[in-house]
Amino acid sequence: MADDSASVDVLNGAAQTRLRTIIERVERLEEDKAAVMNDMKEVFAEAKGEGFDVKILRKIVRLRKQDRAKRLEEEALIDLYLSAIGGL
Amino acid sequence: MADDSASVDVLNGAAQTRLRTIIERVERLEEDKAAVMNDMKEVFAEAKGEGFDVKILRKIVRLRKQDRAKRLEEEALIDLYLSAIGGL
Amino acid sequence: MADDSASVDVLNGAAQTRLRTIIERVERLEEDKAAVMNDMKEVFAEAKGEGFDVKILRKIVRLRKQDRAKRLEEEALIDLYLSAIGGL
Amino acid sequence: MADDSASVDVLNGAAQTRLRTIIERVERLEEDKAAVMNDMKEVFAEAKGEGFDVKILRKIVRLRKQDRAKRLEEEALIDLYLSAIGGL
DNA sequence: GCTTGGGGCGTTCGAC
DNA sequence: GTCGAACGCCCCAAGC
Repeated sequence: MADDSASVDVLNGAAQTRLRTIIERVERLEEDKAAVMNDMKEVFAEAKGEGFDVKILRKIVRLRKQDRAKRLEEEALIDLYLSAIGGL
Repeated sequence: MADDSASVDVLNGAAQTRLRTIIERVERLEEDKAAVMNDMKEVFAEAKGEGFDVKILRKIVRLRKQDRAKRLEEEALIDLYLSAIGGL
Repeated sequence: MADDSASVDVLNGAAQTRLRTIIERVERLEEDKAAVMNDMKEVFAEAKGEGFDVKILRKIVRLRKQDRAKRLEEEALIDLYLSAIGGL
Repeated sequence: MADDSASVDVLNGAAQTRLRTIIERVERLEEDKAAVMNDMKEVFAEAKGEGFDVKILRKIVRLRKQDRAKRLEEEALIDLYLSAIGGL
């Protein structure tokens, strides 16, 4: 056997390559995500160093997020109303 | 009062500006994070469309992540030992 | 052995009794929950029978819930601000 | 307009009242459900405080539920067979 | 059957 | 360092 994996032949060559590509793309994205989260941590740490209360900052961000979510839902509800009465 | 916020004067102008900047940076980062996570969803959706089992794919990614973490730990331990005996 | 379970002796008599009590309380609560959820289903079914759009009803309920959550968070933020400046 | 809602006239008075009633009933039931779930959380927290493993407790409850479902299915099957042969 | 919402679980982060 | 709370992930069920 040319490969050290016992079950390698379950997928043909093309599928194996495709699988590798998918895994790599996901892992690259996870790196990106980790980097972003790290940046956020740095921003908060910096803010804390300037005397801001991180807990309050987080709450503000959360609150604004809720606002946005609510707005979006309201718009969705309007769309729903419109579709319920047969569109515009 | 030149602002519609009742408690605006608790922070001076510079601090207010700084606060806004911080909030905006965090929110920008949250957007980035959401975008990345969305990309991941798309990759998985695409993979699913090609017949791959998304659950298994996630498991593979997780396992590889653990592997990497383990490798890093081992390397750190090796470095520790090496430094303990005065290097290579 | 006075019991048909092989691992019964892992817990002493008091603990066994306590365990039974806990399980029974949880199961009673699950029944309550199921009953409540069933009632909700009935309300929606009834509403549907009167010509109301259940999907819209659900969205309204969700929206009002978000409203309440947001209000509570805002109050929590105010409390946080107050505590941050040393109370009232 | 006697109401602050712009789209109020889409439903007549009776329907509006009915709608309010429905929403209120649902919201009341959601409160009930939340209360029940909160009670469950308390039971588990209490159990945890006594040294029980909450995850295991949940598993037990789930298993017993499956058991009960299985018993009910079997009984239903027995009834079916019985009715098929004209009762006992 | 596919997608969307809800519940459960593990992880992470901050508080004490 | 332990604790609890918040967040993200995963699974399941229900609706379209």
